[in-house]
Amino acid sequence: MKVTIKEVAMQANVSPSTVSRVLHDSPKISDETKRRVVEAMERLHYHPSPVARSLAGKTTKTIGLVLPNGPDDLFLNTFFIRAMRGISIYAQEHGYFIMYAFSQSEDIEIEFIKNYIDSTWVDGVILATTRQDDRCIAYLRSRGFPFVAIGRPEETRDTYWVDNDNFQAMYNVVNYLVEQGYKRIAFLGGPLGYNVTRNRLAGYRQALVNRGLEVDEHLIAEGASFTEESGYEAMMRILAEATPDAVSATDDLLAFGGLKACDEKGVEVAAVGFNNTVRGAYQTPTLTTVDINPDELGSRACELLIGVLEGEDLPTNHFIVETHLVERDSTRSRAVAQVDPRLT
Amino acid sequence: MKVTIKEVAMQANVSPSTVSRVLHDSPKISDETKRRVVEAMERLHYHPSPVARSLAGKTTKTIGLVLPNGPDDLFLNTFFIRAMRGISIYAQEHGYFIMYAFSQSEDIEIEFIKNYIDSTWVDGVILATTRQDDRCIAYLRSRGFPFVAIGRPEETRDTYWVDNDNFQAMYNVVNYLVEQGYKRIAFLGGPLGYNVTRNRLAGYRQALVNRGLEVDEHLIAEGASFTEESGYEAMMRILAEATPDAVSATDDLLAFGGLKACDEKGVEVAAVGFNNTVRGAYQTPTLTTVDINPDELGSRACELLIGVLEGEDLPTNHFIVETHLVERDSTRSRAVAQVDPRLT
DNA sequence: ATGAAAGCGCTAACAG
DNA sequence: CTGTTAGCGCTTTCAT
Repeated sequence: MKVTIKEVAMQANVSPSTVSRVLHDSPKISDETKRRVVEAMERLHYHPSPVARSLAGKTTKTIGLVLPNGPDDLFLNTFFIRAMRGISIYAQEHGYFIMYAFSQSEDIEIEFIKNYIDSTWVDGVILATTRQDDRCIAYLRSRGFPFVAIGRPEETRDTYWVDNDNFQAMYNVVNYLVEQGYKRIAFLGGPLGYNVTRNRLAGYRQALVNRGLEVDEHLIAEGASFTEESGYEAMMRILAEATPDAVSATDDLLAFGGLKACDEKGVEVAAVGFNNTVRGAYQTPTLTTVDINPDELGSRACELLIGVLEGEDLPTNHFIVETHLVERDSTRSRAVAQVDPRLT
Repeated sequence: MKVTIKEVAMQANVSPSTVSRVLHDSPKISDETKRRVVEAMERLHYHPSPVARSLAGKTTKTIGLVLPNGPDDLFLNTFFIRAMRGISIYAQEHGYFIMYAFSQSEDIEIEFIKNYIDSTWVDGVILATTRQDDRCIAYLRSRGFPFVAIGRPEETRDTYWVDNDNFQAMYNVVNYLVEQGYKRIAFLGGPLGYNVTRNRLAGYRQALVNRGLEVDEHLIAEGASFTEESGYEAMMRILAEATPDAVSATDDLLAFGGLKACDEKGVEVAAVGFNNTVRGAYQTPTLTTVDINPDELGSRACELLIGVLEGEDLPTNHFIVETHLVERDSTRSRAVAQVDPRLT
């Protein structure tokens, strides 16, 4: 049924190893022979078996993708599917296959990884997210297995990762707001325990300073988590002491909560979020947001991993992916911040 | 490095074939021997190599998932990621791996499938969507390769597939609307060329009849595609001849367009869509919709395929997955159908 | 109930 | 430049 390397060899009147050499276009093969072999391969519709190749060659050319499995709202944003697409496209172009697995918990994730590694199915692993104190990363490190993380790990030494430049992204947001004429810009962050929050806060401060604006600590608040409720609470704390005319939030959800708080207090503010959630596009007003470019985060992660696997001399252990601002109504013409009544 | 079947065999003082038998727990193995072998496997942390097993055994225990790659709005709804999760979970539980690939066009999809098959990487394929006149299906059929389609294929003979009961889903929608007190219910469908549209229309008619309501053909319109614009146009045609008090659309997008048309004409209507898009949850008013249960569609597809691969005697060549109605404001208290100004 | 041996399809020294 | 020879780790007759 399946046509093998042997048959090609016979047809071309050479040995299997010669065919193998043609397959990898080894330099030392006469053009004439190569021609004959290629022709035979085509005539027979020959396709090398990756399975056999893997067994003999010690490398499977496939990558394992580990996905978290949170509550459904994890899927409200299109981050994962876009990242998966980015990974897939890059992998295809470079002859790699992708296996994926959703997990239920961090423990199970580690099981998958163990399984991936022990079964020798995959050459390397991509982690779709990075947690605080990430045990998957710790495990992969301990096994010395090639991997790359989407998101900046706490310890970046000897680790490959991709992420956005969070400092710069927030810097740009604040800059943009200042240009729109806003002067009292609040910062609504997630927990400061996260690098991402701290980096964005730093970007916020720097932008104000560079613009010659004062940094008012009363305009800065930390949310307990990346939720709408946290955004609401944090904004309420700000409003108790100050009156912003704009708010830069580190997540769309925080922005929604913040807008709600402002609405209740009758304070008009412009708002910018992060992550380009679908909801932000249909909320009233539509929310200006920072798109973190998940496709490229995915393809870069893949690029890095494949580079490692192919033993290339990588100039870097990480990639910084550009973000871009999606301008919408929440920062235009100082629209009144109306929130959906449903949320009240 | 990697511990193989041989070492286990030595440790247990048996031959490799015996170890292999224990692995598949063959009946004719003495308990004593089995015990020794299992013990040795554990002591050595033995993990069989799926690659070697595949080469020897002719089966890879992996499934190829083919995903379309439309414009970004394809990802507005969470259908694919949810289906992928369903597939992944089921596959894991049954010892299968999943490979996936996004394609750019139908041509390329076929290339992937060819690649999957010829390379003998996968035992079977799942198609994440079904098109009219689907060439992937035609190709897979022609090759006689095991596959299952998510969505009902035009020709169901000798084909495995999973889908919702579209007749029943729409039947239930209309029933629900009647119970809410609506009497002049419009049907806003996608192209009638699709089975899904025809089936839903049939469910619509039947429900009206069973409720003793008249079917007014003026209340039925076919959209040119599954877009907001089509919904708008189709609704305008209806409004030219009739005045509905509710609209049942075969997709959230059609519903959005229909609501916009009604709004312009000053006609108040209740509305129900399909597919539970994220946008529907935040639109004003929030949209009642039918959730088609993508997770189960995925896991059932996987179940069917694995059944086929394992040579089970399947009682059926398809599964019908239940839908459920997500009640929201658009069908409550006859709320005024306000559309986002952004859409005008 | 268990072992020996052949082979799955390909790669990789090692010869020439 | 090209052929020969061993495997890679496992399954699977065929014996015993």
